[in-house]
Order: sequence, then C-alpha cells, then structure tokens
Amino acid sequence: MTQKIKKPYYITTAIAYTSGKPHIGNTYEAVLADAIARYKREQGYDVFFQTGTDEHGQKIELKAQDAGVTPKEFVDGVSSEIRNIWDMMNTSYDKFIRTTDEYHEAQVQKIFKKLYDQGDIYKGYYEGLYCTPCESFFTESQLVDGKCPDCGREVQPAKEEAYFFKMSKYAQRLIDYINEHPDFIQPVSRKNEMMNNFLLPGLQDLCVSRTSFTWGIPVSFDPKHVTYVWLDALTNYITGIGYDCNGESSEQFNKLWPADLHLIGKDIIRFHTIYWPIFLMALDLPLPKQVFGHPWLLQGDGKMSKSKGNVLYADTLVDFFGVDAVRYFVLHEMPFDNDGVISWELMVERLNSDLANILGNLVNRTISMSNKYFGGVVTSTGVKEEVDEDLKAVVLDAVKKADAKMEQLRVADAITETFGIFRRCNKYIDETMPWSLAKDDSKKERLEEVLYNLVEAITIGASLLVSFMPDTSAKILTQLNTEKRNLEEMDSFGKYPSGNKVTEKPEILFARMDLKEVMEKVEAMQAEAAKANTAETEGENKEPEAVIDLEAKPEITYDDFAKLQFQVGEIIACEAVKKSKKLLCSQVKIGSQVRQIVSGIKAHYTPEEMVGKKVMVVTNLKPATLAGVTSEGMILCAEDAEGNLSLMKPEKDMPAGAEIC
RNA sequence: GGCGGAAUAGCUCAGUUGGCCAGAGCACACGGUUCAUACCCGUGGUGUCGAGAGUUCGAAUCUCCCUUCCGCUACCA
Repeated sequence: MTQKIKKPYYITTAIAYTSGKPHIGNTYEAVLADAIARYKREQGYDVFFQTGTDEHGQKIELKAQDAGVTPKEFVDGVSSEIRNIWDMMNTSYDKFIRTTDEYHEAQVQKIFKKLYDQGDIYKGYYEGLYCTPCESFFTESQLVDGKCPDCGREVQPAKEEAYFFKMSKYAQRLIDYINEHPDFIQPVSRKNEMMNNFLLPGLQDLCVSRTSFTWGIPVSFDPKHVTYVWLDALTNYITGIGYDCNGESSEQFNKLWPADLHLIGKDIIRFHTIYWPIFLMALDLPLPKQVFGHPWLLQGDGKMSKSKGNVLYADTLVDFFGVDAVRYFVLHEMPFDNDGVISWELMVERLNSDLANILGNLVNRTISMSNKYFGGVVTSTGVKEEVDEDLKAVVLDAVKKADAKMEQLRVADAITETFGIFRRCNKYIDETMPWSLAKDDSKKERLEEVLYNLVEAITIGASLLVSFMPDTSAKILTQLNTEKRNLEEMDSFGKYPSGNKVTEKPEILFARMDLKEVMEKVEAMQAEAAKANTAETEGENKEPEAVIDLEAKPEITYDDFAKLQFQVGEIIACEAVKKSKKLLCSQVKIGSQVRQIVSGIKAHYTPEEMVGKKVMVVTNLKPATLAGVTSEGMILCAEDAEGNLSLMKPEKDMPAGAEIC
C-alpha cells in the first residue's frame, strides 16, 4: 500500500480554568472534541488534538490563598486532576498545554512586546472602574453609572496604568472576514449576535494588562503588570504547537496553523471570534477556519449545587455506567444548537434501551447463534434473498449519512445514524428467523448467509462506533474476531472474511440497570455529599467557597459616612417595571412618606414576596430614572458569588422610617 | 428597550426550494416471536403543526399581526 500524504487537521478545546474540579458539563467538551478528532483520524487526516488548562488570574490567586498554598501548587493539583479526568474519559489528545508551561509564558511575553513595539498595544492611564469577580476593567463608555456591564455588580474605582489593545484598528478587517467566511462562526446564529452587539456598534479598545494581582505572566518590559488572562489563554492555540513571533516557529506550527476547529462553549464565543482573530491579525497570522460554540449540557433534576450534593462529575458517572456509556450519554444528548439535558433517569433509559437492548443484545444474540448453529464459524454461502438487499442498503447508507453529519459537526446525529444499523439488524433477525431456518436442514446454507450478513453489518456498525465509544467498538470487533474498518473500507458490504470464527463466549457489553436501585444509590450518595459539604463548612468554620473577598475600597472618614442616610422602609406595594426584565418598582413607606424605588431584583424576588417586607434603604440618594421610571432611593441587598441577592431586614421588628446608623 | 431565534404526538425533536392520508425516537397499549441481556419485531394518534388574518388550485412550510418562551445585548441608585 502506498503511503498517502495525510492532510493535517488541528482541533482544540478551550483550555479548562483551574479553579476547581470540572463537572460533567465541562468534561463534555473534551469528549466532543475527542469524538471529532477520532473521526477525522478515521477519515485519514493527520490529526493534532490539543487541550489543556488555563491557570492564571486573580480568582486562582484567591483560591490558593484560601487553601493555604501557593498559586502554582494550587494549579498543579487542579491541572493534574483535570488531566486525569480527560484520560479517564479516554480522550485522545496529542498535547495537553498548561498556561504555566515555560515556553508558553516566554512566548506570551514576546508577543506582548512585539504588539507593543508595533503600536497595537499602548500604555494608557486608567482611571476607571474594575469589577473583581469579572476580573475586568471597563472604559467609561462601557459602564452604566458605575456598574459592571457583565455582572451588574459594583465596580471599584481604580487608578492605575494599564496597557490597551487597539481593537478598533482591525474591526473592519474582521467584519469583512466574517462576512466572507460564513462558516467561520458555528452555529451561524451566533454570528449575528457578535456582529450586531459588538462589531457593528464599534469595538472598544481592550485593556490587556493588570496590576491588581500578580498571578499572571508579567509584562517583560514593565513587570508590575501581568498579562490580561485572555491574551494569555487564547495564545495557547499557537504556543502549544511551537509558534514564535520572531519568525522561528516550529515546523509543526507551519504545518498545523491555521487551526481547523476551535471547539468552545457558547459563553466564550465573543473572545474567540472577536479578540482572538484580532490578536492574530496583529501578529499577521491567518485566522482559524472555524469556531464552534457548542451549547451546554445541563442537569435535568434541578440546578446543580454543591450543597445539595447533586453536582454530576464524570468519575461518579463512570463508576455507575462505565466510560463508554458516559461518552454515549453526553454525545448523544447534546444537540447541535440547543442546550442538552442529562439526568439519572435519562441515563438509565439510554443505557437500557440503546446500549443494552439494541446494541449489546444484538451482538450477543448474533454470536450465540453462530456458535449454536455453526460452532462459531461464519461463512458466506451466497444464498441470497430479497431482504438482504435492504439490510445492505441501510447499512451502507447509514455510513454515508453519518459521515455527512460529522462533516457538519453534528455528532449526536451521526451516532443516531450509526445506531440505525443496529436497529436494522434486529429487524433483519426477525425477518429471517434464523431459529426457524435451523430446524430445516435444507435451509442450512441460507442460515449461514444470514448470520454472515449480520456479522458483516455489525462489523461495519462497530467500526463506525470507534470515534464515539472506542472501547466498545474494540470489544465488539474482538468478539467478532475481526479488524476495524476505516471509512474507505466501508463502501461495500461483504469484507468480513468468510470462514472466520467468532468468540465462543460472548461477553455482555452493557448490563441493564434498574432505575429504582440506581436512584436509591444516587440518593444515598447525594445525602452523603451534602453531609460532607456541611461538615466541611462547620468544621472549618470558613468554607472557602462560602466567603467572598472584595477588593477594599479606599478608606473614608466618619464625615463621609455621615453623609449617607439609611432608614428602614416598609414595602407597601410592588410591581414589575414593564419595559425591563430585571427591575421591580416598589412603593416604600419611610416614616410618614411613601417613596418609589426601582431595584434590579426581579430575578430573585417576585413583587408579591416584596410586599410587607421591611428593608434597608438609602434615602438621600439623588433620584434617577431607570427604564423610564423614577427611583428615589436604593433598597440594599447582600449578594453572593453567583449574584444571588438577599434583602437586608432588621433583626427585630422596627418601625418604617427608623434610622439605621 | 435593541438584534436574533423558537413554538409540530404525553416527552425529546425531524420536517429540504409550499404539493402524495404530517414523520422519528422514547414512553404507553395490544399482538407476534423465542436466537438473545424478560430481549427483539409488528400494530395502535380526532396531533385545531402557538392564536388570528392573508397570498395560493393547494401552507407546518410564504406575508402580516398577536401571544408565549429562549439567546445575545442594554437596563440593575
């Protein structure tokens, strides 16, 4: 066989943030990328699959502090945990990059310097506002009266030097590129969002350095600055394959870049389709061919929460179902452009119905019959009947259909097509009734042909399965005592060697599970986890996740404080603000007067809940108009890290108007 | 508020440029079968294709309007 020159295919996942153990939703991305990477290999591409971890930033600095370790020690731990999970899930990555890798850090510094030298990055003086949870600065025009446009929280005034990237310089080029390459952003619906919300209204320059923390890559020529996390993280796609901005890039880089596919979550599409392409333009590099912002895998039975103990982790699921079943669940339940839902009930149903019944039982019954009737020897006798043609047509057609689906990155659909083969085989068994043929000696050769057709069809189906469930695929092929076909070899029916012998003892591929039993175990496990979580909280009296550290505001004098007036207000009426999704408008009784106050808490309180509550109010704030409604004050709330709000109520009952001092 | 998307069987969804009695999987019911992991196969839907109006010989499919949900964005004294 002649060695063909293989076309390269470079695929990446987003690098995982090392702030904690990834749940099944994060793990999904690595599995999806793996399925695509494996499929491309089957197609004959020279695939390079890169994944890794994103390890810098203030959040990690704080987490490490809480854990009492250095940031590096912290990320070493989490990064290897993530890598272990990726390995457990059998993801076939070729490279696992860490943003703390030396070559990466060195290259990021060189890139920063180069962009600075060529004038794309300039030093500015920042007298703006900083949002700690978002780790983001905002320019005056981005802010609305001092609130973070991303999370809506207070931003702290911060005066510091900072470096900025001239985004606007490349905006038009990017707009043109996106228009000329309609497949660049997938799914296409995201393209409009990027265009209409960011590109067409005009891009703001992006702040690309920080001085408020140190856990980052220092700017080489101004070391009190560290590189903005996105400039750091995004460049992994080129540093990982040997890019050098002084023209000394590796051969590998020249072969692989531009990437064929960046697979990312839909939440970071903006960074990958706006900032990243612009950074690349500035470096005079071609843009990636495609960015696919996949939807999320959500948990069906209620919101995941650590305190409920119901967060789904890959290793828990693998303990229950095994690696390939979990791969099947996440790949199969994730549609192309809607969020997918996963639940214990659903997983058990899929396991029993698809994996155990349709697939596992098919393999089992086929091998059993071969052994029973022919001592395991599978022979093609050429005694055909009309039904055979439909079987063959369906099988070969499924190969083509699955291939077309994979071309569009519709992995879930490709799996469904593959299972169409197994479904057809079960039907074929019913149509041909081998047990009936076995009773008639004159039908012996026909029976042999039927079993041959089944083994051949299963061989093709199992070969197609290799990208999605590699171990299961191998197990089936081993039981059939044959080799995996590659895609080119699946163009015709009948390549299974006649006279070959299948295994004598078929192994159960997927055992059926009882939903009741599973749920009992799950509930016990969740109770355990919730208990452990509580114990942890009580034991340490300071559970790391439960505290929030804010950047300290400048000290104020008592006189400053005395300027503010806080009073107890009783909410006597409340309704939603019609033109707004987040605002409630309350009538608040303060002393003998009633004030109208608008608050952004619709997501946390219903108007009915608000009425009757006595709350803490800032009463001497200058009135403002929000969504067309006048607001004469501010109702105070406490806010946790997820943005959940809680009204501040007096501990004992106090009259409306009571001063808070 | 701006931009975009979606509303089809109990559930999850397919339905190409308007045209055979509107489909699939799951669940449910009944029947068949027994090689197999009590499996597999078949049969079963009066679904107002979100509401209303319009274009057309003909609309789930096109137009208008309404309602409800979702995404991004803005608003969150």
